[in-house]
Amino acid sequence: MPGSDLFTGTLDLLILKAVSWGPRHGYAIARWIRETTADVLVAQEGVLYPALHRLAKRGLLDEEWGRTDTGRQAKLYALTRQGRAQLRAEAERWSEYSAAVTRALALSGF
Amino acid sequence: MPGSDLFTGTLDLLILKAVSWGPRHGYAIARWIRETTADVLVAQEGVLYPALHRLAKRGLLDEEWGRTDTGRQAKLYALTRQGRAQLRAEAERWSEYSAAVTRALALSGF
DNA sequence: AGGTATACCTATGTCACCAAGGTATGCCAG
DNA sequence: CTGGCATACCTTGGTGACATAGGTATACCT
Repeated sequence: MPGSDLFTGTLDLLILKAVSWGPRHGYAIARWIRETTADVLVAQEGVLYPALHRLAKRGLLDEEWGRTDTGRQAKLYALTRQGRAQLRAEAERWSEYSAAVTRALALSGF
Repeated sequence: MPGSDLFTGTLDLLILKAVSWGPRHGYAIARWIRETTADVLVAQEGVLYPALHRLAKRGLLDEEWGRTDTGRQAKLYALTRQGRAQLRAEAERWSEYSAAVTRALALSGF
């Protein structure tokens, strides 16, 4: 089922944004996305972790084992310089893109 | 290459919108999308035609051979009642979705 | 002791997308 | 009248993100 997507492509963007204030681990990134979008967007774990590895492999995130605030082991992801540049570029693209779609949909219609 | 996507999912929506004023053929739909979004979104033909068939198979579009204004043969696509309902629903979802992403990205950031 | 929340992971299947082809018609310029 | 361009349709093959559905382990709280 196509189901509840309409999601594709923005996951990377939101992940990059989530770590733009400092290193975070995957589970916290998922929580951040869910919370800041009021459950409109939910990153399934089966989608999130592969995405993190993908971004790390592309050099946009640094991956490192560490500890959470509560002392649990967790893999921390940090924005690289390249990742920050990518975030800026993709955010810009999102802005153009979403404005274009919204404009098209707003046309006085049917 | 991931290339210039950030597109996925909204194509169906824009197609439905494109025919919301009356029947149109594929080529004209592609032109409409490109023009109303000022080239921000371009529906490749290799993506557009399968999408049209998909929507027709789902009962959201009616497919019928006819003629263009200039007298050329073309396959005309018309919104079904179900298609119109889908358009409303997806437009609503887009609105929520894009607002959520934009809000998240606007957070005072880094 | 058991349940829940945290925290990570992979495997499989589906499906939209991209690139790159191909066919045919009509029009206009040279 | 012929060559090119715009119109108009199509398919095939590969890639890759996503959904689903599992799995492991630790910590905390009751």
